[in-house]
Amino acid sequence: MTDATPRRRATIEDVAARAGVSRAAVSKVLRDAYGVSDAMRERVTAAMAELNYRPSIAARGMRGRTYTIGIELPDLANHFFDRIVRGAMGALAGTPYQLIIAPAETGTRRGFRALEALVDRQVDGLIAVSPRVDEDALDRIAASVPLVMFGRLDTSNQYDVVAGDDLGGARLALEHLFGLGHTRIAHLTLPDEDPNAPFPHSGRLREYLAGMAAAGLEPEVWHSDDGTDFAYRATREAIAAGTQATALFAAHDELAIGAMRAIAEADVEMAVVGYDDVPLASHPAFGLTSIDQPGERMGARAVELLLERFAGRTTAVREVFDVELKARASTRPSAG
Amino acid sequence: MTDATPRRRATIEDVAARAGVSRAAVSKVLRDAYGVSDAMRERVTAAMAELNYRPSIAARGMRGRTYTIGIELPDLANHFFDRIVRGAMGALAGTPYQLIIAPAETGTRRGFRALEALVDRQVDGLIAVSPRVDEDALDRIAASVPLVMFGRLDTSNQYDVVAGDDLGGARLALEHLFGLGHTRIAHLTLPDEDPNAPFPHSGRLREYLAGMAAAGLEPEVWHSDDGTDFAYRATREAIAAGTQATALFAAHDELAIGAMRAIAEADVEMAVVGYDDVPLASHPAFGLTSIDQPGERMGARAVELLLERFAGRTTAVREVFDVELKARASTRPSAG
DNA sequence: CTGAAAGCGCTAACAA
DNA sequence: TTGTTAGCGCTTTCAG
Repeated sequence: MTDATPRRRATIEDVAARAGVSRAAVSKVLRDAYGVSDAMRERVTAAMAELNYRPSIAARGMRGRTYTIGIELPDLANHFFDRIVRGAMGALAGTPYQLIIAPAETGTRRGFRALEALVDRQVDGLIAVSPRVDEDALDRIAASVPLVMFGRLDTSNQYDVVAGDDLGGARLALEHLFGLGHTRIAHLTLPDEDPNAPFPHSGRLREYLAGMAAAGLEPEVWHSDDGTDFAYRATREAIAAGTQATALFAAHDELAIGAMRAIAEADVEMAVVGYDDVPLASHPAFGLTSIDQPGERMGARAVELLLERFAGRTTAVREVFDVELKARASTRPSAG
Repeated sequence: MTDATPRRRATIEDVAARAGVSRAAVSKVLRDAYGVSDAMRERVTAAMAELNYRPSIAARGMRGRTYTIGIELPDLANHFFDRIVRGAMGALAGTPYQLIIAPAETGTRRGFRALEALVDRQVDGLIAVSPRVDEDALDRIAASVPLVMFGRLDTSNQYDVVAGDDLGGARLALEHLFGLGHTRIAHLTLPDEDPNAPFPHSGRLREYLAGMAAAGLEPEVWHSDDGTDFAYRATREAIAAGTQATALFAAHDELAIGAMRAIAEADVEMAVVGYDDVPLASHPAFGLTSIDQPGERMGARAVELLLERFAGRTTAVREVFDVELKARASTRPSAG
């Protein structure tokens, strides 16, 4: 018992033995709990270091906290989500929490399995980025773990929400194109997007339809699966089908980038506006006009909301972030 | 005991009570273990469904498996890693394993904390993408969990390796530029990259230096932190400092893309070759010549190696994937 | 084929 | 201030 432990990881028991104290004492030091003398703290800390002790998260999970925050992401290839993660990690620095990402599977109920996996792993807090999950499932999840939903347009009293102003953003995009004289403006969005659903893209679509209608213009909606490649194909097909659109408002930048590929290849003139303002949008090779959503700040805020919940807040919070149009070459007459 | 459970999650005990069997029986059904009658399986399955039962991963972790595979990633913004994750998820489909991603923190020993966090969470298998971690730490980790290292140039008998042919890839890049008549070729790589270290970028740097030397040419190495933005700045500075380079071999595509931004802004002529062939490289806005590494296949293979370990393999495996040059506009004389 | 029971490493009362 | 102890939910012998 007192000689070097073999291969296996040191446990709290080993540390206690090494330091000549009880397990409870070690646990208290670990958790910074009240009632430990400096002398004991020192001995325990030393023993932990010598044994290279690391607490088992599974064992901790059995009793409560796992010091883990999970984030479900729909698409790793979308740089906007990278902005969110970066912000979240920044806000987590200095706390004992670890961030883990569960990538959403594709298909219907996209993100549902990832969310479940995270709940099964007893994360202390959960951030979900627009999963295609029904309200009931969300409420059920929120009942067992603090949840922050990204981009929901509606309000819940079960979970917190961090969102951008999707309606305002869509309006900015549309007005920008109107100001440039465009009247035949297409909108590229995801499949089966319902303008009345509470998702970000639904809001953008809704506002697009409303704005076109208000201007007495005919809407033209293209659909594609998520991702640059699918957007490329959808746009290629729209062009092949003889679209008369002179401008395109894409539901997010990755879609816009895919669309630009088809536009470049077909060598047609079409102004493009994206959404999110991913870093690439400002690259001179693209010069993509986009609606800037402050992803880093939104990610950081999501983490803060979780930390507040840990600290005891029980009322739901909804935070909406302003967005901003960044005009670039993709919507300047000469740029095509 | 027999009426509806309140708010709390159903446990194996609840299922057993509901089905009128023992906990052990439920556990066996859960794990598909030997020795359960069809009748019992059916009753148990029904009870699980009725109670919406999901096993606690933490409790399972206490006794062994967590059905979780962890992957440490250095940079979410790099699309090559997305290729890897996509491949890994594909290989995991249909297995009971869940993939979780731990993003590496920045700074020295980048990725170390993420790796530790994953080990603390008792993942069943670990995939690490070029963390800046010393051999000892890796061996220690590999002693407690099956580990697949991405991109290591050296061989280990503690862990498996999946890598691309970095030396061959660098040679392809260099010869391509030589063939175009370039003699002043710069190489953009990460800071403190040691040509003799066992990392992918080290190998690319080493081969670059060797190739230039063999051709009797003067090497010119630029350094930047990882990421498009840093590459942009480094390139801008190199240009401002009056580099005579007519071509640039960037250690990966994200760096190349950042460099192209500086090149475009400064309006100079410089051929660019990247590495990885991320989807964006073939976008007409870039037309970036790149070395294609089959990221999806590599990610899938990494998962397979882990599954083989779970199945009992104990000898270390090292797999090297061929790479291929994709010539595009960025290295055609007219493209700059 | 089924059940009883030990125990994984930790936290949190409660006692001393 | 420190120690004792009862579980948390699951897997896994070992009996029946």
